[in-house]
Amino acid sequence: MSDLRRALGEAVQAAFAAIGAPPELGRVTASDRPDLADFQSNGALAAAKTLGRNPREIATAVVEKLAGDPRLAAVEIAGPGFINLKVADATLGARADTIAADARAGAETVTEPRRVIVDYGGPNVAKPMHVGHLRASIIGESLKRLYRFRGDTVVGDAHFGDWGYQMGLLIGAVMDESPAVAAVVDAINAGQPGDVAAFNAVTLADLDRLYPEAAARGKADTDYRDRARRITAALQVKQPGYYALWERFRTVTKVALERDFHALGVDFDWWKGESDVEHLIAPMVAELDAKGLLVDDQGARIIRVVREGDKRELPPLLVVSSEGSAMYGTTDLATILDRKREFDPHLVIYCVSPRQAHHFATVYRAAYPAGYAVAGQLEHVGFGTMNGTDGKPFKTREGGVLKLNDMIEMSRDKARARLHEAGLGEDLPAPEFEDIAGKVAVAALKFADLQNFRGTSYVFDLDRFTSFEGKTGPYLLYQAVRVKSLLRRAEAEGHTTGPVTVAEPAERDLVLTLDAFDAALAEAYDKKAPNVLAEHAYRLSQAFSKFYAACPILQAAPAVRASRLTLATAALRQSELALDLLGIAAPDRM
RNA sequence: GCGCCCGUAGCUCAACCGGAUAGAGCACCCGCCUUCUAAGCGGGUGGUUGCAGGUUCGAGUCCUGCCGGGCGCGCCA
Repeated sequence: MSDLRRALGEAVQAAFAAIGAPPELGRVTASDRPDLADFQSNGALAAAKTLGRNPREIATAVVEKLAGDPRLAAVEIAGPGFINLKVADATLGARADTIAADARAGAETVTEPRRVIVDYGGPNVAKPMHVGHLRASIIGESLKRLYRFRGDTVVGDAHFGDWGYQMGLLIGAVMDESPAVAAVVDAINAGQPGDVAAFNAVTLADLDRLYPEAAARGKADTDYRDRARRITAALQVKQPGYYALWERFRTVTKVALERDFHALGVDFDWWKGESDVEHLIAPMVAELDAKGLLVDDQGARIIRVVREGDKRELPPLLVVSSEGSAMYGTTDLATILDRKREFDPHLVIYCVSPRQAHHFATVYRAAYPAGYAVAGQLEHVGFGTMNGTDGKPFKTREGGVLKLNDMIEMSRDKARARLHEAGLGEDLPAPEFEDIAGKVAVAALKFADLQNFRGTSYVFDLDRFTSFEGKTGPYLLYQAVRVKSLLRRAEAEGHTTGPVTVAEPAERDLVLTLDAFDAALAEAYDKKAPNVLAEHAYRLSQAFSKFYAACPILQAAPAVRASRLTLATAALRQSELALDLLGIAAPDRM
């Protein structure tokens, strides 16, 4: 069953059609003036322009057509021609009953499900995740869940960055530092026996430390750089010694990444790396060559992607470097090909830093003539950067990059402290308390991020991120826990739910908010903007909290109590669904 | 230099195809716990939406210019 907004929209659109106005103008939205109405249509104003008639006149004609609709308690014209609709209490009650009985809490599914890949997270070998990965991870995770919930077949792919020049740099750096490792690598490369156990001494901390040094030296020292490139090229043809060491890099990195992702409630269906498409690259290059797309330029092989009418000339896609190596764009193109073969997606969402907008535009333009994708199928969904309170990209007080794991730990510490301060969960067993602290910490981090529109940059302020009052993740958890506690008590006292009767303003507001769920989901889906869903989740919690404060439940008369228990049940289910789509889990108690 | 993004309350952010009185949270002030979890609820203070034009019955939203900030501009990803 559709929500009230859409059901009423159909009625208003029919009324528009009946008076000869374009029916699509009869769109109904939630009212901007809750004091005046529940829903509104602004269509008469737009119709006035196309029909050359007075907007109030049109509104009057539309209102006449709507007269007698039993769902409407009042239909009024306001201002220059707004049509204000107030829904009958009985209609609200019936809608609440429907939502309460629905496992999806009033959410619809898309009519034409698609196959969708969400490429997010952006972890790289040798680099622990830092705060910059937070956005990509949690926005991507939310989009994945949202698309899946709406009925699409969705896979999340971490697209592990494990196959570029940085690997050659690191292999060289590690070998320079450790003669033991170097000896084993050289031996294996030469086809002699070598014990890879020597590689176990290499840790993620080593890689993290060596990488920036090596990258800097690679820029300054051309011999060093050339050597790293040769190693990269050798790795990419799987020279066994380099490859064995690389596997160690990949393993130590993945363990740490999985820990961080797990702590954030982020899971991937595919953990594919750039290296997984390595075998496609040689045939792909041959195919691109055969199609006449490759051009030799400055010793490299490129695809030109310039188009007529470009405001700015896009640089070409580098397919084969002058060293013969595959580049970032090469593996990205091969990944598009791989995904087409493996999954044939209708849509691929790249949830990646907006700094790479040019890069993706270039890769996409190369993919179209290659026949690997069609326009509109590949979409780069960028997000803003996290800045420090000084407006510059976030750094720790020491000037370094804050590791994601450290941030999660800081948030968890704060959650524990605040739980103690508030006297929450202290009588619970220690493992449950820890679980609650973890959920509170993750809710705080995720909601603080997801409530912002993904496209804009925002200020990262740990104190604000781990604040538990006001418009925060913990506020949402707190409301959910209060409902759960209430429902447990109701059950213990033998009370059951019953048909909803709407009487109090707080009850009206709660039902109208519940009704707005599907519209919020649809908008978040269309705009790929989880903040729309986050906003709905917050409004729902707020509406419940007001209801909870204004309407006694357990002490109410039996019929009222049953009605309010139904409302509480529906609110909890929708709230938990919305939280889950944001990647946030609520504890049972705290 | 060229291109893309951004500029909204003291701070951090919203604002549904261009619509009514631009909304939240934080901070600040005033109320509400012997009754379902006060991480809560109610009320209040706070705005020339960077500036100047333009289009429109109507502009935070669209167009132009300017000012300020961020990012990017082929062999790193």
